[in-house]
Amino acid sequence: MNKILTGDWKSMRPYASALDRLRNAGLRPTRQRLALAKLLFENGNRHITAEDLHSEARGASVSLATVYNTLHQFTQTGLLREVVVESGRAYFDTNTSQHSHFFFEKSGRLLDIPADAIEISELPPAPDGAEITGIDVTVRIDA
Amino acid sequence: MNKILTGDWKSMRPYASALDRLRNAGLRPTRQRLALAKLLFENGNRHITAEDLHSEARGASVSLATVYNTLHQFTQTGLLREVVVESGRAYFDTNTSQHSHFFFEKSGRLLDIPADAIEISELPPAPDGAEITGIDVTVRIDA
DNA sequence: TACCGAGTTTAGAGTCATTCTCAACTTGAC
DNA sequence: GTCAAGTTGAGAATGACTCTAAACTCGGTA
Repeated sequence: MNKILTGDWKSMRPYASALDRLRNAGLRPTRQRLALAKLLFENGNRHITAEDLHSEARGASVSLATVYNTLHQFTQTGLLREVVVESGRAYFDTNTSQHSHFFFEKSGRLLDIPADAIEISELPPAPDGAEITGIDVTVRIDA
Repeated sequence: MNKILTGDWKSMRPYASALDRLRNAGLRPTRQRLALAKLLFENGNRHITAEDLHSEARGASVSLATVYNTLHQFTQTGLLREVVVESGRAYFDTNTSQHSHFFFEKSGRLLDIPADAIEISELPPAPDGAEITGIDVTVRIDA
């Protein structure tokens, strides 16, 4: 059985995968966006800051402004999720499904906690019928 | 029965209350720290930023640097709790007990959710036996 | 294949919250 | 009152973004 039928086709066309993500998000696949998408999505789930992504993208020479623009576009189109755990530094998570995080305060590292490992019950209703746009659970760790 | 026996003594001595908090925290009760403690603790539970506290303290002429120093000292000694909901802006909460927050994304306002209104079960153990220093639950609201 | 206009990128300046520096100023103890 | 240790604050510095506007792609069209 070939890789397409087994659903393993993504491993065959890493480039097309990034391309497809951009197309599906309605973003023009520029050299810079493709380079960043590959760094972000072809290395498993990642939690990364703009500065760190910028230095990983040195080889592709993408400006810091573009890294910021791109991270925000990816977030708006649902390709990424922004995680706020430290005032003064934004993390972007390639895992956009509902889940929580361990945050290692000393090293600044984030680790996913699968959604089914934490159970939240009895969420009170949002005030004034406003809409809940997200629930963030962060477990802070002294390490 | 007098106010001291009913536990209502705090309402009698608002100044001493701030003084006592500082003493218990091992902080020298300077004019600036007393002024800030009064603003923070004698108006019910508050969620406030450094800038906002600074402008409230105009009358007492406390420098912004001192506001920041004091907020951090109060946080370190357990008088305050820092709440991180927006990268680029830190909130300080006078309610240091375990509880969660609604965060109104448009107005930037925080609202307490009592601890017993959200139930978290099945918390996975911290990796490597590290210590959990806090669990933050933020419910984001589109308002 | 050349052209065009909308969408993108970028260097560098600007902003904003926060931290740093260090000299001057309290505070509490003796 | 004296003094050492702790505290304050003006202004400079920092770091993480955001803005600006000019140059550069991209994809569609002729």
